Amino acid sequence: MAPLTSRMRAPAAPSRRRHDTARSTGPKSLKTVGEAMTLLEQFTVERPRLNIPALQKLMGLPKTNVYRLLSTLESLGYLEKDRASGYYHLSLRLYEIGSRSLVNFNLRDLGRRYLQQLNERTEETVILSVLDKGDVVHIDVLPGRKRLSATSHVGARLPAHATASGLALLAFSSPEVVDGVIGRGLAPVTERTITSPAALRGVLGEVRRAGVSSNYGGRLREVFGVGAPVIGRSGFAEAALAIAVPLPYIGPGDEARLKRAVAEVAGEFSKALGYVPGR
Amino acid sequence: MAPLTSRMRAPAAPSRRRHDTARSTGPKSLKTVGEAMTLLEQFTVERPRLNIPALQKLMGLPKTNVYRLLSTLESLGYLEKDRASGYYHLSLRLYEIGSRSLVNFNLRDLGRRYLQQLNERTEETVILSVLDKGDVVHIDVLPGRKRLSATSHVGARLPAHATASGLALLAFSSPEVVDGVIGRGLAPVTERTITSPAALRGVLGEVRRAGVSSNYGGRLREVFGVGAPVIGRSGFAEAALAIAVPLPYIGPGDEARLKRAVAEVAGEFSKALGYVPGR
DNA sequence: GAACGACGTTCCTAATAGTGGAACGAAACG
DNA sequence: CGTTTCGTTCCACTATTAGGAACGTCGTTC
Repeated sequence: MAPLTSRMRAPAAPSRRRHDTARSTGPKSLKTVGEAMTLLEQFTVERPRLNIPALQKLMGLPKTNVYRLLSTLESLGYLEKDRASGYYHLSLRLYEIGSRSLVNFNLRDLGRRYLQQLNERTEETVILSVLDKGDVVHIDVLPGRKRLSATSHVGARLPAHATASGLALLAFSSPEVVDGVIGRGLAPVTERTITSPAALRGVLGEVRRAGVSSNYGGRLREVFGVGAPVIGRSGFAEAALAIAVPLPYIGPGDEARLKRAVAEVAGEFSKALGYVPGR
Repeated sequence: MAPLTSRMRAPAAPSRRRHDTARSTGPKSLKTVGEAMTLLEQFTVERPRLNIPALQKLMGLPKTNVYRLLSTLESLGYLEKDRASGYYHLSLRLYEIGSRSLVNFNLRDLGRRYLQQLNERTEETVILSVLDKGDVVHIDVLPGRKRLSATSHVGARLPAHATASGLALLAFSSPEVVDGVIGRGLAPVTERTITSPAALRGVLGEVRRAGVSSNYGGRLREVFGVGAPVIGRSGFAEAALAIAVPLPYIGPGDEARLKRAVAEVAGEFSKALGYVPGR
């Protein structure tokens, strides 16, 4: 091996990049941009309004820097400041850009009718999700008609192994995807979350056989989830339809009924995408 | 006047800021952040995938800078690169952040049922929009059941004076908002767009009286739009419900029927928000 | 009502982080 | 098989950003 410290032009040598920030992600990244985006990420559903001291604590940056980032993002129109309180919140401008990222697959538009169908049929919260970098991302949600429905937000990103959607997606994904998820580690969310690789593989096998997944409190202790894959031409899952029911609403026989409903609607969706069940 | 060149601490002097970039928007903005965001904005529904030369032309930056911005944004997970073609596109990560900006008003979740109602009743594309900085922003869309439906995308930002939604919103907004829109100038979108302030005020008066707006090709030549305000406790419009119908589908009597439908559903929505019609 | 503390804002200079021309390799083209 | 186009790397210069310090202004507290 050649010494990596050499500074020569190195015509054929791989020549390590200078920094290797975090985990060797490409060339040097623009620091300020990263900080600005990190700041935007601090605004969550639970914590939608933040001020300078709060962000200071969250990000560990000097007050001045936070202030400058905020001012910049505000003048660009991505944040709005409540004049009186001094608190900032995300603006609709971000919603615009974010929405555009969905045009790449119009799954959401296609899925609307099936979501509605499932929603009407079960009266529960129904969810359409995709797998993105090993996580489940909800791209559409129709709230249940009953008084309380599981908190599922459009745009939410969740660990695949802890949700019914995720299990349905993983069961019908390529082995590499599953290995990737397992490789990252199966972090527990509740005490019922699947955390062992073997257990996960076992469950995925069952899901593959049954065509439906279920999740009894693996993400939220009080929520029961049922999921089914939406399969495209490739034979792999392109999305998952799921339903989330608060445990108090679950009676005997409901589980089977819900599973059937989800599986049927997801099956129709798959057919619409050009999937032919006969292998 | 004291000489501004002095470097003293200037205890009480107002002391002009150094740059005044563009239009005196607050303090100095972080350049790189602005460029990164501008780059993200280049990705639109019509043009969802871009490569370095394309962005170079669009932004007028040196190739290297574009490359660095792209690499940064990619390593942060906001862009994805198609390994083969070298083209970039927006990732779902942006969808996550964007979605969070909606929690500030849960209008969208509340509006779902009314959108569905209107959609079932008319079988046409229905839209829920709000006014943001003088523009209409679509926060939810249910596509029509007929074969073709007007292209309305969630997240789209459109000029208020050129859409049925916008007219409904403006008609039930405070005078300042209307003045603001007029002050910015009424840019024509098609040859039927309202462009004169007097004409707009006239139309808004009618809309206020009738409770519904209509738009005959003011934004898209071949689309007919009908809108109605969703009014909250304040008595001002919080949102607008609208319906977009391709002209070929419009028969005699349809216009009246559609107007009635939109007005009725929007009225129910308003009531749900706590609006009492008796002033 | 004076003294304190918390927060937003401005100032200023060292030095870091970003700029952009130049050059390279690899495909795609003709 | 030259030629163009695009992605990528290099590097020296300096514009740009970082961040400590100080200031003004509200609200609280005693």
